Amino acid sequence: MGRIKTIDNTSRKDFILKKASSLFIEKGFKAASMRGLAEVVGIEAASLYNHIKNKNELLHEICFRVANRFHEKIESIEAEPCSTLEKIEKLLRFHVQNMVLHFEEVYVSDREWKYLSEPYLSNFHNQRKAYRKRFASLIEKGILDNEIKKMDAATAVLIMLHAIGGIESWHRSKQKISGKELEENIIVILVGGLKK
Amino acid sequence: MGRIKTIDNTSRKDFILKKASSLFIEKGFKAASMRGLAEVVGIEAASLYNHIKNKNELLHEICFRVANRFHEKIESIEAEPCSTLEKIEKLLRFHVQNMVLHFEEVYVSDREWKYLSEPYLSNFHNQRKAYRKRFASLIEKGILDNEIKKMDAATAVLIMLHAIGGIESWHRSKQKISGKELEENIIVILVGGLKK
DNA sequence: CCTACCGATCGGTAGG
DNA sequence: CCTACCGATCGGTAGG
Repeated sequence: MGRIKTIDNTSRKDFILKKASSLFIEKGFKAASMRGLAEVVGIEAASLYNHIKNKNELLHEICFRVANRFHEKIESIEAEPCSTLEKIEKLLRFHVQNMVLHFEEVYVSDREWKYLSEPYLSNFHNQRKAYRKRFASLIEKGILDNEIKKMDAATAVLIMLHAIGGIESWHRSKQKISGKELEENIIVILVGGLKK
Repeated sequence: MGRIKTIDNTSRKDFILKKASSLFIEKGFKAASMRGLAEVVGIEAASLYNHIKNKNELLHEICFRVANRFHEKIESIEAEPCSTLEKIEKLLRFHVQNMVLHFEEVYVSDREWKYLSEPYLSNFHNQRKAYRKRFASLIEKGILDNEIKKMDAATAVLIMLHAIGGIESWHRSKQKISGKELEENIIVILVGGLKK
């Protein structure tokens, strides 16, 4: 009693999740060990289990944090009073900023979600499919409104989302251009490619 | 002596490599086990080592097969007598076709190369960097020639290469559109995004 | 939060 | 190509 560190469990768990994200990027989920995580956290492996149930929980906490942000954003953008092309541009800008700001968890959720255990795996998969469908609907609407070239909407969504995933390499490199410049470049290429 | 299967070692090894690619996609390199590979190949785990030195060899054979194809292609395209934008379009079409035709090894080399062991890891990393630099030079030339909008060439390369990586999802899905249609859609969006 | 430990599984080898 | 086996490492638990 009367310990100096009155750090609440939430922040301790957040700290562990942050370290877990870095480790999962570096090694991959399967290759990352709980002993390795314990080491960077600064405790023994067994002690991790006072903060989390198991290794899988680390992954699904990371993945659903990201998935929920995506869901909320597309919901709010759909409701905005602007042209379809503008909505798509806003969504793309959100994706870029999200990648720049929350790089580690976004990257993990993108690359490692297949290691999610059930029922989280199915759940995540469904959320992902639903998100892409809503994104594709925006593009289809843009084509009907004559704002966007005729193209396969599903393919366009794949291209855009994966293109943004490429920011990973930018993030790793010496970062010659700023986040804002990066965003503008991506918008020029991707929105330029859509526009009629 | 006089055995029925006179199958040479090369084709046997190729068969193992093919099964390994599928397994690495499904489980990831680290999570895929040699026992699991042996099972799909139809032999005991220990017998695999008559065809390969170790698990790492499987990965670097896959990765360098892909890397070499890329290298040869960009070399031959650079020498062609056409406009820079046409060269880029040809390169993009090659990437799409490559992904459609050799999906499994391209996907593995894209996602799992970080598990390569030295000296293969450094070697692969260097080849990858060199390839992107040559691709970026094409884009820079296109900007100077006034065929391409002003943009950061390195960013454009990242976007394009990752966008094409998105074909993965197309490959997994029910493949509603054909490979050719896919190619045309990608060219419309990406080349459309570059063009001035 | 730690020490001590468990059963399972891994990549790989010996020897035939 | 197989049987038999090795040391190492894994995720996780008991008990304090």
